[in-house]
Amino acid sequence: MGRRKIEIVMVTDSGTRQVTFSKRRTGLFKKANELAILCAVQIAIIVFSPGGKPFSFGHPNVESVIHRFLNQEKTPDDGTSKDDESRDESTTDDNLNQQLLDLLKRLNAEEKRGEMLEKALKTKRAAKGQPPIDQLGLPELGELKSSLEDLREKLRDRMNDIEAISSLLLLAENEPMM
Amino acid sequence: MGRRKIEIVMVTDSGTRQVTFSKRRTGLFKKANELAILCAVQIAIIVFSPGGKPFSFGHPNVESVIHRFLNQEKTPDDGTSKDDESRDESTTDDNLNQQLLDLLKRLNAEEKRGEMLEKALKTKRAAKGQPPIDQLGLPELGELKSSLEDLREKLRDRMNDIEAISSLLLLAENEPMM
DNA sequence: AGCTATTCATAAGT
DNA sequence: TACTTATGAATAGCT
Repeated sequence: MGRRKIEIVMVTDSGTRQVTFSKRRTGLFKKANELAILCAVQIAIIVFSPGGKPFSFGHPNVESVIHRFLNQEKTPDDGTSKDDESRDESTTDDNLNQQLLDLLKRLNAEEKRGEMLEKALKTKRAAKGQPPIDQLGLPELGELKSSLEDLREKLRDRMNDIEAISSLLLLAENEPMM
Repeated sequence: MGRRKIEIVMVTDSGTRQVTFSKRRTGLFKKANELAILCAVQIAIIVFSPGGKPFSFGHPNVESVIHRFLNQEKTPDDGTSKDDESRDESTTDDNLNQQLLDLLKRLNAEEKRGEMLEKALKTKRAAKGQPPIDQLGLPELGELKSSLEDLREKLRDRMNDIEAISSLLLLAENEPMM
């Protein structure tokens, strides 16, 4: 769909990832809006940006759709989200294996991020080296702030990975597969 | 996108509408899945078919995303308090110094947490030690999962601290104080 | 933020 | 109902 085909794997460059997120989120919401109008249906989408900021789309609005969804879950007579093939992709044994293999790659990538995190911490410690904080000048404070923001961003990335991995493992537990 | 362009208005024919719904729902979920993977983000979609049947997609799963969304709504936390002089009281030099000193304590506490994080990582690495993931048994996967959840919890704590610290530093930057 | 070259999604058709 | 294909859309890489 773009100048070249891309693999569906996490975009490593943080900047590119942010751009991709913005573009695709816009496209996704547009599609959702079209679906809602074309088929006269209710729909809600919630997505957290790489930075952890929530974005949502709802027709007619997010809350009503969520509530309708949550309320009916209490009535076990209809297999809510496990109908047709809507979730095959995420619950097939073969697919699970593939995802778990993918998990390994992620863990390795995570380790590297961990090292970067360490470096950021070192920088922070260095900046902190100068005794009392009230001795620090504006420049130093600025640096400290930058390194902290960098650190925070990395932590967010790692959290996302970890959450994804945890859920995969949760899936693995529920799904025998061996 | 099809043989011909269509207006985005409700499809009148019930049969065609149902077909359109199925096709577009599939496409939408596919896009959502790609977005989740490409950008390592959490996302949830809920949509009711023309027949009132619920369909959903979630990464890592619908429930967790909905809950994260609902919980944070209580705390909008939008840093949009940019009143220039309305905050004189909280930005006096003395006050700032006090807050920055406080910051130091937090940084120290953070380092300790960082060490715990390292230990958690070690545990994870150990669990990961055994080669291919598809060789792991359910018990091992369970352990891996536990250590990851532990790690994630620690990361959350650290992120909270870091965010608090960053905002303090931001304050320091805006207020010359020297 | 805009701009294309490309790939992708899908409205009709079968 | 599912598969095929001609076309309209979405978007990856650049600037």
